[in-house]
Amino acid sequence: MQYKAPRGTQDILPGDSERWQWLERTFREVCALYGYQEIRTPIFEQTELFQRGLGEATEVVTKEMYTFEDRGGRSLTLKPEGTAPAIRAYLENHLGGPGQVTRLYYITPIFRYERPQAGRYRQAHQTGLELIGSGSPEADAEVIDLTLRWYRQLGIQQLTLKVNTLGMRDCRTRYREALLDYARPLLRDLSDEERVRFESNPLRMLDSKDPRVQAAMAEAPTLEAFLEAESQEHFERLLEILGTLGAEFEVDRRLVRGLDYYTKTVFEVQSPDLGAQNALCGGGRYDNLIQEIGGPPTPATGVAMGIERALLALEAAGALPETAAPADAFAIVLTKSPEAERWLADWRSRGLRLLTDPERRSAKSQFRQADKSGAPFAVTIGDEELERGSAKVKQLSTGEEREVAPEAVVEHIRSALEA
RNA sequence: GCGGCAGUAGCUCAGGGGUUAGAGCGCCUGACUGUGGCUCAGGAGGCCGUGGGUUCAAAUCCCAUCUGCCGCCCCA
Repeated sequence: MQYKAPRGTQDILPGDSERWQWLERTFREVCALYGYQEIRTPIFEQTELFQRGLGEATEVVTKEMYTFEDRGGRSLTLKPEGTAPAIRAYLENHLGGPGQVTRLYYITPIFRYERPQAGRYRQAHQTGLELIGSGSPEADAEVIDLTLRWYRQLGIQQLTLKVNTLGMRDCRTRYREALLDYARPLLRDLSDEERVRFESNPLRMLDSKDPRVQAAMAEAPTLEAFLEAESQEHFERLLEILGTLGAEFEVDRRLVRGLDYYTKTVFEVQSPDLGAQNALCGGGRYDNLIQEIGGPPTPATGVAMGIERALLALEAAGALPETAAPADAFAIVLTKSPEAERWLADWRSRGLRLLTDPERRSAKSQFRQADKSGAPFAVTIGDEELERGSAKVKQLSTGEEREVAPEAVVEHIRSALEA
């Protein structure tokens, strides 16, 4: 085997691709229930959009982007997430304005240069939502509600919704400093790598898996003490609505997201079936992002959901749907007569999904193929049938076979399928 | 980016220095002249991930590399 798919990428093969279609179709249907409309943005953007949008110091920007220069000397980046491009398109095309609420959804590949693992790829796929123009907790709740509805619709039972608030920019800045002050003695004992990581984003120390850090952070100041009244009220109201919706959730004070643009609400849905990469989706409010990338101050909230992870969770739970047969019938063609081809064409015109053996092998072989294909019916056309002016329609599950006039074949199969 | 485990037929895997590398499943053909599933018989299919080294001899031992997986980091 000479060529392989690049590291961290994968082919989505027949059988699997139907599951992807089902999952995407379900997502579109759920989005429609809330009036979200699809947006499709380019696969790459100006590098600066992500640097400004996600934050210069974030992991994604510093070490995970696929950045390249095109022949015109422009720096471009394969999109590592969907929000910044969606917002860029929203601004560029004037999809909303002051006082207007805009609802967008997307389904897109994303690219991150990471070490691959189950549930983590260099090309991954996300579905996502952006609710732009509302700063209310009701908006956050709508996004969470839609997300959970999708998972429920897919049949993912085991999941945990975690929510937290990060407050607004000012309180976060003050809290960061307080955390750093508190942790300074601890930082001296850590490796260079950890120190750099924590200094650039002290909130990470809160959910670190390093036991030394965990122990040291037990007595750390909490964000709650710094939270401004507005953020506090926003969060309380959100929790109240989530309760009303009947959503089960946990407040996780250590939930920190990796992108700088989040303000106030952050949330994550986790699956116990996914191992280390257990986040099914992540989202939250980003009231500063739009201004950050050159738009007017506009509040917004959204979520990004991993398609591969949803499929992995379904697979682990044994809840993946069976893939359907690719055809309604398999035509057993035992003649060279052009009349047979006309029959096939006519049946397809009437909407019959019909498979054939282009090699026109023996009857036995064609029947074997028919069986293997999963098509419920085999329709035989040979010289005998052409002479009599009828086809033999066989139901493969029962073995029952009857002669049917060619113009009645499709109706015959259709009514048998519905029965 | 760090630590660990693993790559042999389409798939799951055995073989762990000594002739032409195996099994099960799958695939193709036949027994059955035009009827699938079951059975039986036959067949196709392998640079043993790749490159280098040790050795009289390497799928097997060593090194490097690539890819996957587990954990960390991070996140979808």
